[in-house]
Amino acid sequence: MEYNFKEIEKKWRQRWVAQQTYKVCEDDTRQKFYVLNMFPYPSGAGLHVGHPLGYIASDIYARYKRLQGFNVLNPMGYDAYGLPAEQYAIQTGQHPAITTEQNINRYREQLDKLGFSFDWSREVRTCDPGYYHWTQWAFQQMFKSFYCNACQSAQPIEKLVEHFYQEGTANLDVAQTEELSFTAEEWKAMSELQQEQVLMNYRIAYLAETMVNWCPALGTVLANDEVVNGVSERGGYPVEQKRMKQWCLRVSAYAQRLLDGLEKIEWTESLKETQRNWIGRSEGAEIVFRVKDSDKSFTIFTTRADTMFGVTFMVLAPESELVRELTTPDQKTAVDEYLTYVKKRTERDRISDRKVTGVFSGSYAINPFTGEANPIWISEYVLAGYGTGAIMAVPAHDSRDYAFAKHFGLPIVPLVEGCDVSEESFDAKEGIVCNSPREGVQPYIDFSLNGLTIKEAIAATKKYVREHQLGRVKVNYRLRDAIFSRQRYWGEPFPVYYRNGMPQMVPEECLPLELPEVDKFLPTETGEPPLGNAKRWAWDTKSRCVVDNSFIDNQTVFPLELNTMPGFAGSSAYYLRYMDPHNDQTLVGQRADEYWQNVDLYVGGSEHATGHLIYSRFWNKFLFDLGISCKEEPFQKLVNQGMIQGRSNFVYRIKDTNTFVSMGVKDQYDVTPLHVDVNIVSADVLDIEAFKAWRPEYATAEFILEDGKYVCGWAVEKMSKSMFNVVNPDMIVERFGADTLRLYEMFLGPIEQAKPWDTNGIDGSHRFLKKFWNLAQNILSQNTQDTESTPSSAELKALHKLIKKVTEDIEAFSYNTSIPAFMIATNELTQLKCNKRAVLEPMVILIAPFAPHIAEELWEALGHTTSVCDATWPKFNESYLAEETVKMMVAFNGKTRFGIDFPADADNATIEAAARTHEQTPKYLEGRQIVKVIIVPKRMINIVMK
RNA sequence: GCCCAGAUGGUGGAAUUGGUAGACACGAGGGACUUAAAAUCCCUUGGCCAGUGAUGGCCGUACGGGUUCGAUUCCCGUUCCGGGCACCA
Repeated sequence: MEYNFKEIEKKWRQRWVAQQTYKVCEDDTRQKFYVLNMFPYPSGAGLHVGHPLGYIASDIYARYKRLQGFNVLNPMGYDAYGLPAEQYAIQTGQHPAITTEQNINRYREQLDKLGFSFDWSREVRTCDPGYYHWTQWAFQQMFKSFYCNACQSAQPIEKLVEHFYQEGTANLDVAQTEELSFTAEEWKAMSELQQEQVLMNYRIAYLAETMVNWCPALGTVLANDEVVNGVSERGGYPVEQKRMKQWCLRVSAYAQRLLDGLEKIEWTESLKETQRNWIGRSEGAEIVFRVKDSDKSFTIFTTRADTMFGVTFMVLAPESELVRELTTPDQKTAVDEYLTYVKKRTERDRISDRKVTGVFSGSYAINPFTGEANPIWISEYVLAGYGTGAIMAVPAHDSRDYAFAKHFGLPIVPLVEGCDVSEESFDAKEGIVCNSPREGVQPYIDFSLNGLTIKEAIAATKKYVREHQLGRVKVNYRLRDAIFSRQRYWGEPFPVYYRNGMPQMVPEECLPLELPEVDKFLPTETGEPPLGNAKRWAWDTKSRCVVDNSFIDNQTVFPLELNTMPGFAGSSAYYLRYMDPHNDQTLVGQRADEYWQNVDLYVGGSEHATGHLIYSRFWNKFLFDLGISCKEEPFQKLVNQGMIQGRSNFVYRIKDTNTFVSMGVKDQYDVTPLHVDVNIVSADVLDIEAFKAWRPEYATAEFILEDGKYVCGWAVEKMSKSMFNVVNPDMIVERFGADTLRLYEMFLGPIEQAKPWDTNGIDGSHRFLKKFWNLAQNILSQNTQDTESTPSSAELKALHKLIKKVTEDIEAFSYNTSIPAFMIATNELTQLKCNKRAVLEPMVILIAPFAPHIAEELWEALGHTTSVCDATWPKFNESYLAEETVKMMVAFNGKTRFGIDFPADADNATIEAAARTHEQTPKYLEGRQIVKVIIVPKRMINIVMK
């Protein structure tokens, strides 16, 4: 019987649906295993062959785990809110809900053809009210919480209010936007509105006026991870800094826990490193400097407390509030001029030309260690948002300070023995401290660092600072709070209305607050976000429902928030929702959460390292503090699949003609390379007729061939429509079947690695499946007597070699090497004319995770009535693999040669003795002296001779 | 600039983590079957040299050193490619 993949795959696709083969539920008798893919954004372009790579890899793992007896949760859904659908809506007027729905249906159709073991009954969509109910709910919980540093957890805001009534801000150790100070009496004296404003300083979801990344072209603010090199990640539009009132999430409160949590999870080191960089912990000290001839003082942050004696000037960030306070009247004009200059410069300018600029403020600061008065400068190289927005400059040991000092002719004092600072600063944190204090200078305080190593000096200085109350030891993080408002339509609406300008939460029991209809998706004429176009977008506190805007009286009916939530809102806790997707009482029921715990294996792209993977860890930690999630880390093991790149083909047109030259002879002409659709090129040879038909302007094209063929050039590029290198999985499934596609995608190379797609190699995978099918048909067609007989040792060896290899490979996620193992085993068994069902059965199970359709078909043919998914993974038996011989290697004259085979059952002592007595050594070693005998792994012995 | 990960045939990539480098597949070349094509099957395929031949020798895992009986693997240095962070004090 021929391998008719089309019929086989169709049959099993239908049967899996009919029998709900992949539906799972909590089952206390079995151990759980949770496999998850990063859910896709359903774009209009549909899937290309690169998209399913991770899904296939995780599906193989899910199926393998199931065969090992685990209760496997393997869900799928859609990250359905997002910019492209909205941009499309603006252009066409088509409602994003409609295009999103269409795209989802298209995705589903494509996904269904690939043989995934997804439990679709658990599907989620972020734009579904039943889903974003819990996104809104989580946001409200963040609003109602503050972060307690002492107990390292989120706490209800009422606790904080109580603290304020008891003792004001005294003994307060919480995460906050700015450090406030008031007494209990002052708190009590505040109006309700004032109290609300104060609480905003502490809430985990808070409304604040901050500098944001404003993208005029997209008409929205963006989070830090959505801005790359000063332009928007999506679309590449310029981004500017703007002060706006925005919802923010206090992610920074969790910085240390986000850092610590990395130690407990199995992610790649490089991804962890990326997150560590993003969190950017730095230990240092805050030191207070008094301003000369004034009662003012200010605080700087430094990680190099050891360099206190090398400070020669101070620098403030231009945006710092200190600038106003410390500028002297005679410097005012110069400072104002400089501030105007800085304001004009965009983020982009700052990145592209790194000029040394700055202006003197006119004031001086007293160094608490030397008593010297250091001039205070203002320069854009100091950032307002980090540390205190002010630094002490040590030009000898910081390259930025050095450049500044050289440019403005400020003094440079070296502090490390033997370092040369005539050309550049000495930034390394190694060496012996000197000049601290300088020789011959009357010490200002009784303190010296001279002779210590830099490490010792840092510690000693911190200790001194603490003991003499000159400042405090401080840890700073680069991680910023996440800006949580977007001025867009197609996102989760905030369950918030405004009374007296202060946000109020829509009651929890009224959630979800559904996204209103608007007649256009652009901002309003007054510049409000698109929700400003909604007619029905006001909150009636009496009837507790959404009403028409015309009822707004600010007494009982209030305006609702016009911003929507960003893309990461919906994707931050979806893995929890999959555990209990239809629960309308809570985000995830306790029983479901306790059963499924967290994701055991998460598969997705590394481009989410500083976005989704930070936000969802933060979000989950918050839900953990609330007791909703029982695990602090959402994703135990994470595998990044590499991107599948396109392999573009080129034709070469002679300039100003319609003549195309084959690649081998193109150098003889002046040619322009042009992209050509890869689907009309096979093995880099152009299908000339198809090419002529491809575009009208090529209908009359002429060709200069080589060896009768037109050979195209090629290059590896991103897979995209504009490069004509998109390969559609539907086409592959049509020609070769889903099983072949799955096998080939895995065979392409290591899963983590980026690699170009090349359809040419797929024949090999397809041929293998045919061979495997033929082997199976041979076995199945034998009469029962033959097939029941015991397999030979050679057959068992081939089988168990395969079991061992495949099991190890799946565990290690290196599927690309198990496919050759299948090929080898199949070839071996074919050559052995193996006809034993006892060999075929385990092989069918082994191949089931990779090629589920063919496996099901053969499993049925073997007489089973249940799905192969419910079979048991074969056990590896080492005894079948026992080596028949043991090799002895002989090394002499600096070369290693392989010598004699010993029987496998000879023990090491026997081999060693035999080697020593030269009994079996080759002739050319006769008379040589044994220097040493080394027993190496894999039962080889190595004899070194002289 | 700092941090991380890499570099193996014409191509994608193997190599049990220090033990016969190049598995497997693609591509290429040759052959069988066939009127022919498709399909299928078989052989060759890192480079150089010697031999009619079976075969043998030398060189080879980016480059230069080192450790070792033995290095693609470990250590030091260099070059190149990729990823992350980037006036973060």
